[in-house]
Amino acid sequence: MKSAEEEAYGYTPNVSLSLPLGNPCLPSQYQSLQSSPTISVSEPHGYDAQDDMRAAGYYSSSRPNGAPTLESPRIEITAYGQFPEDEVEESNLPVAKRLNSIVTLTLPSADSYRDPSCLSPASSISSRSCHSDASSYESSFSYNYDNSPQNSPWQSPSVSPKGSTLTLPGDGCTSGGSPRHSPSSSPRTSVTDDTWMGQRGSRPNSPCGAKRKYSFNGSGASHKHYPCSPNISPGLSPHTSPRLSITEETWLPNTNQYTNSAILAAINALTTDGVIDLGEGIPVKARKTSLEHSPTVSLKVEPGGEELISGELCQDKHPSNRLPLKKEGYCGGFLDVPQHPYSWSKPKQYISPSLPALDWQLPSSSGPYSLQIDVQPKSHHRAHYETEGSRGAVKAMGGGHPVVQLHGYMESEPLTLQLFIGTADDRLLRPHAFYQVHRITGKTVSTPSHEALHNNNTKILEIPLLPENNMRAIVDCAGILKLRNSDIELRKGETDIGRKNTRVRMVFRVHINQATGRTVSLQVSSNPIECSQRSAQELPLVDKRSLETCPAHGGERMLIDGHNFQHDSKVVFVEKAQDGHHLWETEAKVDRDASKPNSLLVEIPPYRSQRLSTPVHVNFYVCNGKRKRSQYQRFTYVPAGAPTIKTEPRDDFDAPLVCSQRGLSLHPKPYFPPQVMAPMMTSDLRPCVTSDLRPYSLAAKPSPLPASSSPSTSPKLHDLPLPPPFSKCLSAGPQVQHPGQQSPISHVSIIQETPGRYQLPSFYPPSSSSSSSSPPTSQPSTPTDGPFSPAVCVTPAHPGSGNASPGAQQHPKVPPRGRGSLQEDGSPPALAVSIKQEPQELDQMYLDDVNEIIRNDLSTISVHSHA
DNA sequence: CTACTGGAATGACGA
DNA sequence: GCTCGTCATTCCAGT
Repeated sequence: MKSAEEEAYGYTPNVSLSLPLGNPCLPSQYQSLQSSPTISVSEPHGYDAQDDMRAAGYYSSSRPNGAPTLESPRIEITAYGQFPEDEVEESNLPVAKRLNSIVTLTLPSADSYRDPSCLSPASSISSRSCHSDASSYESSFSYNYDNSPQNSPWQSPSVSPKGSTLTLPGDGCTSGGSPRHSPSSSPRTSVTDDTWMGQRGSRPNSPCGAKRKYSFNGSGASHKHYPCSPNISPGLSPHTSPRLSITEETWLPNTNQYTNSAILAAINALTTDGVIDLGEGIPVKARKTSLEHSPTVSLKVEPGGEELISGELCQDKHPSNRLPLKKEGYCGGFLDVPQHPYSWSKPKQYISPSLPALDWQLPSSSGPYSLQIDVQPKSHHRAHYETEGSRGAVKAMGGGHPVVQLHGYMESEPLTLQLFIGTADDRLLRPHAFYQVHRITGKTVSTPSHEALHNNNTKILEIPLLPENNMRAIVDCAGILKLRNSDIELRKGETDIGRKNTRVRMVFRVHINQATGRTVSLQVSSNPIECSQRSAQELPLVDKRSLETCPAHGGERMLIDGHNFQHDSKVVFVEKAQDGHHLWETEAKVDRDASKPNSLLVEIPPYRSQRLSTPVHVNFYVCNGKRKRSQYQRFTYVPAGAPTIKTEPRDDFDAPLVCSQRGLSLHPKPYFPPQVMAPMMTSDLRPCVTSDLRPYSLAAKPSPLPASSSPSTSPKLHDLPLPPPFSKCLSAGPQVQHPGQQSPISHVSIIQETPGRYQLPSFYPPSSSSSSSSPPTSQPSTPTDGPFSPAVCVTPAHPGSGNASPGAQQHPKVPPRGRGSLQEDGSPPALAVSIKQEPQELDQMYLDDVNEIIRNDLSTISVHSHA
């Protein structure tokens, strides 16, 4: 442990850095921290300053501040309980300690959380294999509070898989989730866990219990083995992992880099941990060690490996070592080791320390740099379960593979392209809880890569972006792993619902360290990808539409591009109240002659009221049958003289992205903007735009939840006059927000949950701001560039501090169940409350149900929060 | 033999 | 309580 602690300390510093960033920017690991946001929690004060700083830090890795901040941050982190082990300890330990522990923990635990299970398996392999991390994780894992208990069940499963593998597969059922958990759980608290498991297990969760109970009983076949958890598989995975092996480290980090020397130094000092980076990009190694061990990191290496550094590798590689290390303190061992190897690569990367959290919305371009997806992935890709073999890499429409290129980068330093699987719903883009990127290896794979775990649950695939390749990467090494809904839903902080939440987006990030010491982080997300077996074949999918807005009288024609459209596909416009009630629904006229399997030409129906003083957000969806609806697509009716916004055609996806953030939504660009903005925006924010935005958002949004799926509208906004978009939005956002309305999305994003998923929240003060705004909205509109860019990242910080508004986001989700996790943060549950998101697509009915659930949960949650 | 796949069986759920 | 449709997850088998 000490080692760990030490690391922690060391990290701490880093942390600090990260923290700042963290919020927004922090890397996953930090995420937790971030999320924790610490910021918010512990030191709000710091916050402010920090926030800013963070923001700054964000950019620049360097932020000195870190240290001071750290402290608080730490705490926060702890809170989340990223680290399992720590957690355990934590319980006992005073805050301070926790922090430390936290630090240590970080990595692993967090991951474990979801990942564990999830990842684990999938990644597991890698991760697991790689390190015993898993184990470590496990131990670490648990989140503090909640998680532990809750998680444990899962976790165990999950976790176990990862690390556990090592640990115990055997436990198997008995423990309950034990296996996985075991580690985690045990550590955690032990206490709870057990309980938990049992309880929770109740259902579903997963693995164990979840569906196939029988398994337990014995009947269930497959499960059996794994008793509890599916996770078990984890165990399996571990094996798999082998691939991972070691390597990862190697190259990773390298790229990044540089960051401030200072930072580096700090980092080094810290150790690797890299804490920071871990999250994002980083070099695995460093992280690994530490991270991995702890946090994030674990990774698989790739084949490519050359990169690896021997040193690192060594450490990593040796399984034995690793394992041991991990648990104990990863830290210790790793830290030490790491250095060298890491040094080069990692260090730099670490720099990045402050990388923005994965749920932060980042612009796709900034200044001369522009991250673009030259070749989009196919709209359907059947994800594989842990229990299955890989289903291959995500392919491009044309048969090749997605291609991502960083334009405008003239340096000779290679960079690391990070890839993770994000959500494709209306809400802000964030790591998908039920899907993880899966590293594909083999002869057919030409692109080296390695996996890393962020924070807790999100696996990140790091791919080198080399100048010699024109900073272009062919992503043929990324598959998608599906985690069991039951495993994920049990997580303590998880608020999302897995059922029907089968759409994802590939999210690419690159962190460019500049001479100034700043790090520019860019992000771009792909078009939505349907990952289910069935839906891929039947559900209509809307990729984009030619219009974002239309005067209330309708009549304009909109071309909808997508997939699985049929001759009898219907396009239905609906408006729902915040409470989910249908206010209006009408079917648009579809020009059958002009419609094709991948496009529909429809005439916008007149809005129910021709007298609009402000834009009204509604949604539309394509329907192939009763249960075959596309996700909701946001659409905005504007007062009659208002200009119609056209969506950007393809680019939407690409370019516009700037904000990528938009990410949320499926549709790429358009919608999301707001969301994106939100976080970031906050920072800058100018009020201006916001107002505009709001209208949209507000109007439309019915309920926080699902509300409308598509954010698209927002994007449009961009088109509109929004000048300063984002920033404005943010500021405005808060204010603006209308009470209910805001787009759910934004809210959502904000919310953070437990695990850190939603980091942003951290910034925002939960309660206070919460109501406020949803800055985001505005953002969306803006594209990446301008406002954002790096800055964007930075922004967050501010926002956080100030605006808390983001809080607005908070409500977005209400966690259905008990996600009480939110509370973990300590922040007021209320805000925190996260709601599970619903997949946009869900049928309304489904949504309605969900809403109901959420309401219930919320009420419950508050309670939980205490706990 | 492994990695992919496509297809489909099995169960759980909810209506 | 039963049936049916949907989904999620696991299996199988072919390439």
